[in-house]
Amino acid sequence: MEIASKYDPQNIEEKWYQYWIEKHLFESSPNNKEPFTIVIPPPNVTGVLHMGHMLNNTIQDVLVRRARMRGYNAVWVPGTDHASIATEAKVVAMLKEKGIDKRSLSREEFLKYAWEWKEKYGGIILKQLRKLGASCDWERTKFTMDPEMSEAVTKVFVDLYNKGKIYRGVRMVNWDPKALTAVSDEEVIYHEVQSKLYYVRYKIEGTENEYVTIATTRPETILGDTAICMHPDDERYKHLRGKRAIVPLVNRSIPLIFDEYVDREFGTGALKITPAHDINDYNLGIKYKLDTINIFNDNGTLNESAQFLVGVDRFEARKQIIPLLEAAGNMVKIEDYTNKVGYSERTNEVIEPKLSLQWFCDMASLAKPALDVVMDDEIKFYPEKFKNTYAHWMENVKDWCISRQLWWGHRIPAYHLPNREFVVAESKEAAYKLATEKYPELNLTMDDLKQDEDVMDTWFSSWLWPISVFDGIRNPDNKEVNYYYPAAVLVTAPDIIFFWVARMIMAGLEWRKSIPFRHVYFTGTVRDKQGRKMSKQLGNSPDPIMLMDKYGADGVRLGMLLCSPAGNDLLFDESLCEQGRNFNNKIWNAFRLVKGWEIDENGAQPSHAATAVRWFNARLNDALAEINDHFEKYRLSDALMAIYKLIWDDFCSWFLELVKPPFQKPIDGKTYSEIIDIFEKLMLVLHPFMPFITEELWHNLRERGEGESIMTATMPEADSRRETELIERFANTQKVIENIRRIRAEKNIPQKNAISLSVLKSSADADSEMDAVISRLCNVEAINYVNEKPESAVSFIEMNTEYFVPFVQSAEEKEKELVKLNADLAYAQKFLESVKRKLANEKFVNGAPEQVVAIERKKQADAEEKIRILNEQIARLK
RNA sequence: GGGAGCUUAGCUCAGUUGGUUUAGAGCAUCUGCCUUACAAGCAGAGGGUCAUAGGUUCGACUCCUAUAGCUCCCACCA
Repeated sequence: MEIASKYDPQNIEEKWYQYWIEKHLFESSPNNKEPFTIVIPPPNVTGVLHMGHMLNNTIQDVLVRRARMRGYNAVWVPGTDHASIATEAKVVAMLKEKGIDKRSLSREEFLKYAWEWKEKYGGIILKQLRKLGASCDWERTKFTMDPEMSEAVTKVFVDLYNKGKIYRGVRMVNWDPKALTAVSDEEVIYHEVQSKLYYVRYKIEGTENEYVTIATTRPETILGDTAICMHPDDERYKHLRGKRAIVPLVNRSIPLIFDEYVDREFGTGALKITPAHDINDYNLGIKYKLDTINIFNDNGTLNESAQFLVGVDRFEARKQIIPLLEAAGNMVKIEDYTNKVGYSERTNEVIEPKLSLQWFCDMASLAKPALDVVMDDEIKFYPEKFKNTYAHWMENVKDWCISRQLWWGHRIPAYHLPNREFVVAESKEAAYKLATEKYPELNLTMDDLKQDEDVMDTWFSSWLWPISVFDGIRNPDNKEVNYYYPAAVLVTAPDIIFFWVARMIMAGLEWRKSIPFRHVYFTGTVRDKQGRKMSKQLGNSPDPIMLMDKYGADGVRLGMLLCSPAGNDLLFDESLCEQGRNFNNKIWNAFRLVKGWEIDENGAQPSHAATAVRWFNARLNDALAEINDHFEKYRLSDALMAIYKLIWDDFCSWFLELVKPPFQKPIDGKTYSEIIDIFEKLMLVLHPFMPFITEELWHNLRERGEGESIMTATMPEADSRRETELIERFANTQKVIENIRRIRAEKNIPQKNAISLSVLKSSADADSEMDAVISRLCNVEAINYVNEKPESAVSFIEMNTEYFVPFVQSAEEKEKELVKLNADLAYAQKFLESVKRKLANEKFVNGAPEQVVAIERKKQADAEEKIRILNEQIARLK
């Protein structure tokens, strides 16, 4: 059989994914096994796969595949999120390109376009996940705006409203003038920006030439000023009490007020108050019953109330008002200034504080139990440090603005009545019933009920995800939700800990009276090599699909996981995928080697091969325990590295080299079948990380039945019995072999030239088992146990035993060797001194545990022995 | 302004309750090899005053304090 020397992932990966789908291997339904549930953090329905998804979903796939192989009934529920703002923005942009203005459309018309768009582009990301190898149960794919999912959202809204936890009111909210909607506090991102601080003077009413000067970063809002505020104890302004000032340009008379809120140190100590456009000013406005003048339109342009610059955008107005103020003699000076400005997470537009009528969800009562379950470790966070972040937010949680002035999303189930009242119900019919009962005097018809125009924040559906994907809101006692809920683990990014994680916990406790998942694994942020976040603007994000085409999905998965310690950011570099691809190739070639052998069923097993098998199985057992430990702590990259080294070093470099039959000779049947067993186990252990190549080789190692898959094979588990002694003996042998190889390299003794090895040691202490290993790997024809040091030989020390390789050294070589030996001697002596010092210290000998002292004494004896041998070696060379 | 975390080899990171650690791994680097599984490879080698300064201790990469630098989160100083 001719097998290519380079592994080609393309066809193999496609073939097996197809196979898994056809054989329904990803699918799960409740049975008597223990469930292991993961629900995907639903990506935006119109999104495309980026590196963050790659990391996140690779991790989920590793966890779910491993659980499946360990006998759990594992399910990974996929789906997408309707992503209200983002999707609506995309649809608006798409319409604009077609020359259609959203405002010219009715709600129904717009939604028709939006759904068309969703059908066309939605779910691309789910297809991309298949390329990655994601073992999602696609039959369960959910979308947050599926009819059943939407019903659940409505139900929950009504429930909360009836419990008094949802209310409607006029509040200062974060307004996105681009998306034309309110957004929640969590959706505002603050950036530091270079701006200006403008000092503007306002004339004191009734004086000729008396002014008060304020400092502001937003001079355009002067047009909406309704007061000026100073600190009550500020000596500079005491004389102004009870007076009024004139707003520049608009010549409005406004009161001077005094409040401790003002920082006397900042600017001039006088603050202009614009209650309609600043949250602090708004609060002062309430306190002092000030007028509120809204000077902005919803899109951020100035309106009639501003009187000046009407129709001009707020930033343009900021520029244009300067000459006006200068001309009026009110501009005092302009300074450079750095301040923080809030931007909308979705549109990157500067947020405008705006007073508006919105729906809010009262969070305090939901937060308390959700805080407790995390603090008590009923839900465990990995890494744990996020508990702090979580606690801080939960303890200071504010009410959640849940209404959005958008069309794409779940419409608020409130129905307004002609009498300006409203009712909240799950359907228009139910609302009608409720309304007629409540207001029989109105003689309502269905047409009198007008549903609220707003939709809900996207997260108001996402927070139900772990429940609603199993229909647990509408049918709280159904078989599925009872079986799969709660999820075993949630894998997500820390930046949505408040948006999503916290709220899912609240929702789980509120509607199912239990936690939604037991563990939360927070991944890091994927950054580029310079540590910058990957972003479209920077263009530093590689396209995952191209990476997978180039290196194979297995290769990219490995590349991602090699650099992803839990919770730490990972600096991604394409070379890591190369490492992954190389690993594929290494495994592939190991397989080629094994498959290339001729088998002699009756051949006797050589002793070195028997040793190799015994040793490798012991090593594998150790590794399994280590891997298990890493998994329990969610240290996936450590687990992967353990497997990587097990395969590359222990299996390929040591084991296979040792069992390899002589050139063109057959291998004995016993060893061969043991090798296949081991190879198979390695594929099983690696499978969660590299699903494709492991499936391919698993099928090639043995005949498999129809429909069989490594996916459903049983993961090898560690045996509690450890063969420490064998592993140690082998490790010492490895060191001896490395020494011989070093000497061969240094002295240019080719591998094909057989050598003999002398050991200064009684033959009674010989380890013939390991001697066979040395002979095999180093081409040693004879190992002699001697009492006398041989002449003309190069020596080395291992475990305080001296070994000799016959070799006539030149004077120059001897000189070099001497230098090295002297360096070793100096090191050993220094080491001995430090150990002796320690042992001479009475406090140490008395204070330290007996065991520790014993170790030190052993160190001393070993060091002394080593020095003795080194001295002998040096004497001999001289 | 408040809080959390980080700082160990050129890079990315391990280092579990202080004591088999004058510190490990992977990658990268250097040297020698196209040795018929693999040059996407093999064999070998070099490389670190564990951020800095103190302290606790018989003993500190590990505990404490301060300092510096970095990262993240939170917060209404115009």
